[in-house]
Amino acid sequence: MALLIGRYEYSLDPKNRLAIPPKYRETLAQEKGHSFYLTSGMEGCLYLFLPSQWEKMLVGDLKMFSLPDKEQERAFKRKFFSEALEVEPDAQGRILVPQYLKEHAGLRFDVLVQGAGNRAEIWDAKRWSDYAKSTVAPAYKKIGKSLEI
Amino acid sequence: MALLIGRYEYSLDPKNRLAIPPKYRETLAQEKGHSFYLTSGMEGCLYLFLPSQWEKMLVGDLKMFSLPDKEQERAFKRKFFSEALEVEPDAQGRILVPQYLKEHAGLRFDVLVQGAGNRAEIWDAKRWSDYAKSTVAPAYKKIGKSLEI
DNA sequence: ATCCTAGTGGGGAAAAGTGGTGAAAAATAA
DNA sequence: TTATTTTTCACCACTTTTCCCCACTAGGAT
Repeated sequence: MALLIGRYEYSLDPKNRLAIPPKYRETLAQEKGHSFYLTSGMEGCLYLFLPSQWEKMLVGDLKMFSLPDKEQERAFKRKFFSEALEVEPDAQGRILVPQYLKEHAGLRFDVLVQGAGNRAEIWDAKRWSDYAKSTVAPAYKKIGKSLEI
Repeated sequence: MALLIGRYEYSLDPKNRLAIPPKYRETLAQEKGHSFYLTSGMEGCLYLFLPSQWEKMLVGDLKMFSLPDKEQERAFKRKFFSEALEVEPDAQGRILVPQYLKEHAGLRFDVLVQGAGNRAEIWDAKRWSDYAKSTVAPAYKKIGKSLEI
């Protein structure tokens, strides 16, 4: 199972193009895929999935999205699917970030692309550093008490 | 199974013509279809189905429409089916939205066409943003707490 | 030094989005 | 039925956006 790891810093150019780390593109090529799946993520970042992971989520986890309250289920699915899109890196390895996702993640110039195991995440650099300070660090410390690693 | 995803912004012209995203038309062409099925949807939007999805809904999942109260079920089906129509994109990729559906969805000038998994949905831009604030955001947050993604 | 790769920027052809016109069809009136 | 008006829709035209391709620079490896 392919894992996406590491942190990479890029800049979002005036045409909203964002480089994808060569390592990730290599992984994509290894599973004979041409495009990633990009969508909005929790805590104001973007999720970037490999095709295999995207498929896995749809067939496996999406059943979990089934709720007794069908109105709520529709609401969730609407966001999930409407904000997702297939993105194919150009010859230089860049993808195009649509306006609504750029806004969702508050992307400006400095952007992080970082592995998160079964997916990659795209963060505005400033937003990430704030989040890391305010949330990641405390959580990390606390969870350490109950995790073996 | 073809998925319809992504969000696209278009304008409804004075003749009630609405562009359909090239990606969706491509998907339509791939399944060798010529027209979509358009009908009224829940929460004041319109549903746009690919032929395969329309068929599937009718033959397979007609139980989707099943309600304990059969009188209610009949009422819903009457609206759903009587307001449904086949729409074939013109040479520029636009469909014609009939007046009664335009009213159902409160379509004005700015219109969203967005994927919802097994169908696409057509929303008045303002109506969607209100709905997103009032309903989508809470549902997303709630479900997000129990999902790993 | 030279070669290769990665990252970034930009120009131009092609596609997409939108508006309009006129012929055909449909509806209505005579 | 015929004539007249209205509506529909296929086609043309224009503008904007997208995206494919080329180019430049920097850094690392050979």
